Amino acid sequence: MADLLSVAKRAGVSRATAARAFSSPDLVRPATREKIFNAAQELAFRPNKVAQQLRSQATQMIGVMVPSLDNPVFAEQLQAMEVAARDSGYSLIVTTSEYSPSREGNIVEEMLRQRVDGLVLTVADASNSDVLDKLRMENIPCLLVYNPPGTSGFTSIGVDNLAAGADATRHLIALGHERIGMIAGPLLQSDRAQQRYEGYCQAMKSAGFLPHQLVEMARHTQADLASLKPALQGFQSFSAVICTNDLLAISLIGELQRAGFAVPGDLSVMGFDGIALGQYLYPSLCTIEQPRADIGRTAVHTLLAMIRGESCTTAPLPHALRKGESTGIPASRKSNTGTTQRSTL
Amino acid sequence: MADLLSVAKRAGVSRATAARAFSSPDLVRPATREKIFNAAQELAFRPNKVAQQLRSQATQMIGVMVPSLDNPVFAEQLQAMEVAARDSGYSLIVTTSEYSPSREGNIVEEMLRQRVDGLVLTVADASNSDVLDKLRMENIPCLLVYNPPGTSGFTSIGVDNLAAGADATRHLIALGHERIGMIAGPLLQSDRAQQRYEGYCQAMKSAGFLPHQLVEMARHTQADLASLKPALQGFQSFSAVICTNDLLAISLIGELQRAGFAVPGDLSVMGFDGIALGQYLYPSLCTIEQPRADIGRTAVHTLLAMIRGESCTTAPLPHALRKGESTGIPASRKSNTGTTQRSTL
DNA sequence: TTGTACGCGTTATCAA
DNA sequence: TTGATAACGCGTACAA
Repeated sequence: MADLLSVAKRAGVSRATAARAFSSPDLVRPATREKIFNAAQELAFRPNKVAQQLRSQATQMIGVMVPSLDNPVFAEQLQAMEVAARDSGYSLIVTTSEYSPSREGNIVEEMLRQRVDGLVLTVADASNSDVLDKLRMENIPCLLVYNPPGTSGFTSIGVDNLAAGADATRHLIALGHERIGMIAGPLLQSDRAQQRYEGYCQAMKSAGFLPHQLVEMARHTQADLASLKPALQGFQSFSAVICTNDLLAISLIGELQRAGFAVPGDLSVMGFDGIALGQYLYPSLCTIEQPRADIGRTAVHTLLAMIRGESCTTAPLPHALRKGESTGIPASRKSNTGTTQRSTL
Repeated sequence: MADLLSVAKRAGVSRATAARAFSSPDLVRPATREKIFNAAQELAFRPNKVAQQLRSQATQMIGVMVPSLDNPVFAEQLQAMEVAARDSGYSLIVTTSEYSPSREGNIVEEMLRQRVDGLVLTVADASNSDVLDKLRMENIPCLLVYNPPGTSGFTSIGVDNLAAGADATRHLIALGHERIGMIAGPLLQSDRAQQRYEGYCQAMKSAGFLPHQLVEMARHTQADLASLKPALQGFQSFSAVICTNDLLAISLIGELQRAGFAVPGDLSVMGFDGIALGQYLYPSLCTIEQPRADIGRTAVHTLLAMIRGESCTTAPLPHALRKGESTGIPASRKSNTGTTQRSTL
């Protein structure tokens, strides 16, 4: 591939002049400039970013690490990040951690070697993370997304998960529900799931109800009805549940319907995240919407500000209750006639 | 950040020796090596990939361009690509084109300047693409994903969309459907949607039925019932439809149910792609499953082979019919009693 | 086994 | 307005 030197030769100038023609066109006489551009054209010259990066000690690249792209929450955030970054002349190196600490470590190390100008990470647990401990020693611009801010010492972009969890709960309470449960992924939950649960507990107590133990599913994004059965039977059975993410909620609704339950007739189901698809289902998913695109954009803009050396303030982004057909008045409040047929479990 | 020279000084050796300790450890005496590693540790030395890339004329980076990460098909493919690339020591630069030719052009130019070792692209229409025309002149390893192979001259990873479209159609025919429609995104469809339609037409004709005109939706991934209403009414109304992607199908099912139609009772709906979520819905989505993860992995491995200079053969990857509850026997075949109440349109 | 020296493609400083 | 030169950090051919 043609380099600046060959362009310069062909144009009959020195390499320095050729370089100037691109970086500061006004510093070179128009006629000369023309010759250089022509030569560049003829040789199909393409500036070598790697050389520029080495020389300028800046890569214009952002390292991004998300848990998984199989979850639309992260994919939708990433989509917005890519557009925002490109608009500012930056590229994204994208990696997935699967929440694995060792992968997290390798990924970040790799990105540091690549000399990315900054990092945008979503870690499993920000308050207890090897990779963040390591990053604290470096002084590279670094930002968390979705992880609750505070304990980690890193600025974080996301919603107030505790308030959001409480809002979800209050929505159900306002509908008349009292026996409300919460469903999450496997044992080592993400830090944000914990906060959402905390918000649920607070809202329940404030309303004078007893918060229930978290019901844990075997998988992060797929509900299995068996684990939930006990909580759906008997006198004290739930009339509504909140899932810690939308995929869990959607799959739960599917399982329930397949088993003969009506949603929200027999059980109201709320999600959390607000992935786009939820609106198009029937029943549409009632959920707490995180502004995924806005989070992605804000993350990029905030990081770029940090890279420029500006001090940046960050407040939690607003979440919103997205009403949907998957929640309704509890059966006990309705006239007890005409309820849908429920299969025996 | 500490560089090799400072490590060398601290270890009391020349820079060349320090470099060798990392690149060819066996060429340096163990004791010396030890000193160098210790010095590196103390200085928190981190090899500079940018310098390595400039020196070696290879970046170990793959440029990836997909239309949008908001569609799980691409996100799921990308997830697999990232893992495969990392396993081989490569990083991914990820970009989104929104199917915009100008964006496609800018993105590819940018990646070429970054000197990525290869490209994995999904373009709007491979048989008529400026960016591919340009790429034909370069000689950088380049691979298409999802785009039909053949006309473009580039090797492409994906399923046989024509056969897949025919398989979907035959599945419905086997169920007893005769009035089968096909639904796609907006006018400038993707090349693969066209092939799927072609497969549909062939299968319909083979069975002695008349293929219908493609029904076009305003958006790529969201159905609007209004455009479809005419085809659902009257004597010749569809008993089944195939959507060119899963998001379209899922949103259509939601719209239908909300309008009082039963799926598959009143209308069988098939999707196309096989995104993970489809299985967890009720009714579960009947669809043609593309092996998204396998496609991603194969793309990476094939590209790496091309980068190594190996000649690689590529056959279409197998698609599969994923049966689901969203299709069933047409109403006309069933005893015409007890059908669900249909709202007037 | 280790050191010297050059080049990868740019940019920026300093002279001319 | 232009040119010579050094530097960014690394790898390696060649010499010692």
